[in-house]
Amino acid sequence: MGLAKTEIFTDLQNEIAVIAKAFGHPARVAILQHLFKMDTCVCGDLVSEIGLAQPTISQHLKELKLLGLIKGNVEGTSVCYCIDSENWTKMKAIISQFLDQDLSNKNCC
Amino acid sequence: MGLAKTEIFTDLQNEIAVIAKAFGHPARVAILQHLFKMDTCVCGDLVSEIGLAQPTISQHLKELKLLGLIKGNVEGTSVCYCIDSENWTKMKAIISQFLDQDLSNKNCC
DNA sequence: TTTGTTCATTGCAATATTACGATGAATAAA
DNA sequence: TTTATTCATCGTAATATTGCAATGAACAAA
Repeated sequence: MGLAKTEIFTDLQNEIAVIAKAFGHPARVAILQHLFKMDTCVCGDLVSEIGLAQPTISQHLKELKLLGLIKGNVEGTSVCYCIDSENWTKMKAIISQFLDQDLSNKNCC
Repeated sequence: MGLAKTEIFTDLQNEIAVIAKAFGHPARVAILQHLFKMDTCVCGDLVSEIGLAQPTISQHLKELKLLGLIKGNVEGTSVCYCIDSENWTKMKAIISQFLDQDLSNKNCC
């Protein structure tokens, strides 16, 4: 039905899924990488940097902002985006904990 | 259009997105967590463990298997799934590298 | 062989996602 | 004020995802 049955999963499982979903599109990965690469914040360079239309980039930025991974500040007519380092660190911890599960003698079958 | 323009992104960006997408559903997160928790492999316990119908679980397992995150071995009428530790390590490295980007003085705006 | 068990596959309905043109809001420059 | 620039939002088309009932395939037990 296109909609996940979130109510049957734990908060952590849902949280991991929501964060991972944000990374689940190459455009959002590219946006985040670019924001990391630039020492200072970037604005609509993202549109020319990545080859997608402006509304499309704007939509991806909105999702990342909604999740809290990035922040956006208005500067005149342009908007400056940057990584929200505090939230990034939190999310990284959640994902890392999931990825770092013990792999000892897990090569069964 | 519901379809990502993968051709305009780098291989790494697409790879990160594909892996993250696999983690982007709580059912798949739950499946992986369960496979990690069990010392030995699990089979269709996943269906009763997670509250989804058998075809739905089977479909999620298929995606995880296709990506290489898990392996499935037939044992009589049942199928035993487990983490593919080698591939898990590889994917973990790719995601970790993405998550570990430098955050120094990235609190602009 | 027949029956039951386990799992995969198919087909479908409901919803989500992606992408973009058109448009609007806000500000800066002329 | 007029015009240009930058970005967000709306509306919509195309496609993807999620979930399950129905069914099929493979095997084990009787």
